[in-house]
Amino acid sequence: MRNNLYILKVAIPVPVYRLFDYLPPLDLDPKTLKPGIRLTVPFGKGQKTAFLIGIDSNSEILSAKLKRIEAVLDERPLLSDRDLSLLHWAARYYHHPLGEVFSAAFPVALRQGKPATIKAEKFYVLTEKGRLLNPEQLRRAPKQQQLLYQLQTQRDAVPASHLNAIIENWRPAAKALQDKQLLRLEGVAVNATTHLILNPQLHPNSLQQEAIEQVVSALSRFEVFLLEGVTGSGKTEVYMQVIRSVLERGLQVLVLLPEITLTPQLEQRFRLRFAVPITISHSKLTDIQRQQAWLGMQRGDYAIMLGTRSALFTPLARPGLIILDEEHDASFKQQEGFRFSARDVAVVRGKLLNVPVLLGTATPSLESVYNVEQGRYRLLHLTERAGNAAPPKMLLLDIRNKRMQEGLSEPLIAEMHKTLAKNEQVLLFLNRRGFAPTLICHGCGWVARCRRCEANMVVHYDEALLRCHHCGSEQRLLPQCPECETGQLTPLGLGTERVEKALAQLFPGRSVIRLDRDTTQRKGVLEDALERINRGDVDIILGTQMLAKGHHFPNVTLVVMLDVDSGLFSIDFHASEKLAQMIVQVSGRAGRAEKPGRVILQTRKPEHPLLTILIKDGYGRFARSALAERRLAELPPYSFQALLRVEATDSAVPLQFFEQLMQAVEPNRTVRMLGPVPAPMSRRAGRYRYQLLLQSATRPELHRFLDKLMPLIAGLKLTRKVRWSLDVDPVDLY
DNA sequence: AGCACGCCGACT
DNA sequence: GTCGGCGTGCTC
Repeated sequence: MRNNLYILKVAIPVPVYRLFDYLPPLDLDPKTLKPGIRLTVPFGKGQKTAFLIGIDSNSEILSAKLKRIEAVLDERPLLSDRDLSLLHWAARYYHHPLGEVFSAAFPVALRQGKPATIKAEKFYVLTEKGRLLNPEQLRRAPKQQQLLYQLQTQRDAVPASHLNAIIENWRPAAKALQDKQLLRLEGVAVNATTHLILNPQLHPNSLQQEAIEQVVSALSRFEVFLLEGVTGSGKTEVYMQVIRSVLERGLQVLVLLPEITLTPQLEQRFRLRFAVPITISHSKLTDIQRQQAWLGMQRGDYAIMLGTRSALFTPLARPGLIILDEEHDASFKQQEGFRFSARDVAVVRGKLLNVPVLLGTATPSLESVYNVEQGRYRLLHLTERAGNAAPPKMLLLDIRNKRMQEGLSEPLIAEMHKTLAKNEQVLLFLNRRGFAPTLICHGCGWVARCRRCEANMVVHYDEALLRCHHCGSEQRLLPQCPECETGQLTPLGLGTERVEKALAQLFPGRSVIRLDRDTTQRKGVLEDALERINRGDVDIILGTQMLAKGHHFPNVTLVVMLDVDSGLFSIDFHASEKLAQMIVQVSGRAGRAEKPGRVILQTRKPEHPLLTILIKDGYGRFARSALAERRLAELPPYSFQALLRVEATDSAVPLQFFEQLMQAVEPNRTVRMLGPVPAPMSRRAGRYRYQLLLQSATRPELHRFLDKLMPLIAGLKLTRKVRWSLDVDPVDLY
């Protein structure tokens, strides 16, 4: 130990809960090194990209062991002090190593130590000649005509990324226009503030107006708004008009969406509305594209970013607003590694940045409803559907003792015929892909099981194989039973593939399209399908939960949920909330136009309170009654949970691990320990899984307990032999 | 997480 | 006699 030294405290992306000490580089004044900058450090055998956390005058480490920083990668930190404290908070809250939390905040390219430089984007601008040319004169070159027309609507130079988003394969046309001296390249960014609005805003109804005004009046401070509005109530228009006010103040907007498939639609709408630089960030982009988007926001080149969960930490040069759309969606919770909730972290980030956070959804999470009740969030309720569209009518169809054909009851089939006869579309929802979830031998009762999981193999007839939906392992579909070798193998239960085949029989001459993970694997398939549906080339749409998100089907007037019951009896207390959200979200796909929509739910439990409350009184009442149940059962949000998951290939090891841990743990009256118990799926991909649920009446008590628990876990020998994870505020208890 | 060190079994 | 199995410990 020595004093009067500069010791750099550094976070490294390794699963270790402490910082590492290094000596500063010789050629730089250590005082100029600011927390948050990236460094290259020697670590073990190799080197790693690390993050400077602070500078201290002493070290616990013997000075002989201290190594020197290899390189300083950033002159100044890429994250603001507030964002740095957000990362510190998140590491503490989720009990995750700081280096890995930092790593998650940066795009891959910067994590790898690439320089934080921006490629100048190419901008296109019309020449004098180009601006004056009548697009009609290019009638024989439609692409060029379209490009010219688009550029004429813009007053400034337009970046290539904008053209990428609005015109397919525009580059040859741009080349042609350049050759004709109608267009030239420019290296300068547009001036984002000269004009903002390209296309006129819609006229908001009074509720939208009220919502817009409330958020706009809070634009210079932190407040959380829950914008609750059914499909078609015009949430997006509220977003856009609020965004306009943010842009007018010269500030930036971060918009988070649950899924990649939803970004192109919204991006299009934003680009048609706003004449400002917009960028996107999601996992389908290349590392370089994401780095450019991230740095572009950091420098303030872009005014709006649309992105998925991982975009949450994108630095903002001029933070103005955070929007999180479909806030109830479970994909905002990261399910591995650093298991953060983008919704909850967004709220904390808004608080630190002193900007409002706007959460939008038709089906608020119970946590958000609770936060409204507690006065923490302000509710903005859009109850009217814009354009006077009638809300869909929901109907429970009791299928007990009804004749069924492959999951379709006779009354349902009759309703479908009626709808189709009117030249309207039917949407069938079944959240199970494959042909059948079980294959059983009619002779001896043998069932096809996964060798590596505690689960049955799912029959996929199209590909003639059995597949495990939990680990992905596959087997050829056998002609006869491997056990008795005589029995006939019978598929049991219902999947989308089976229903698709039944529909072909029941509705000959009608075109059926199936949309699930199996049919939409290839790129562009989903987009093509959606286009065919909206053109009216499809009569019956059948699919899994990918149908529940975002897409509008204006000509669908009948929505059917084939099997509602499988969601009614789950051991996970979140299941009823998720089912209710699913029902409402799927219902929202119908009746968008003037034609009223209907929703039929097939059930054998028509008296189940979840269904009756939801259908009779709507989602709001359901949410309140579900919250009342949570309160009685002392479940979140009335208590606080963390889930410790442990898995190992050796079946005895997880329990031994827990045994040792429980011996080391000091008993604590304020934190209940439920378990350890086998996980609901007790074996997965060859690993035996156990879990311990921790629950407390207050968050500080839970966190104090976890603070003590983590070093105990790190200290156990058996920790090396297991895979373990801690999930704070788990949403999926599997 | 990687990676090296180290102490016991089946091979040229 | 060695190659390599993975149990254990460390990384500043």
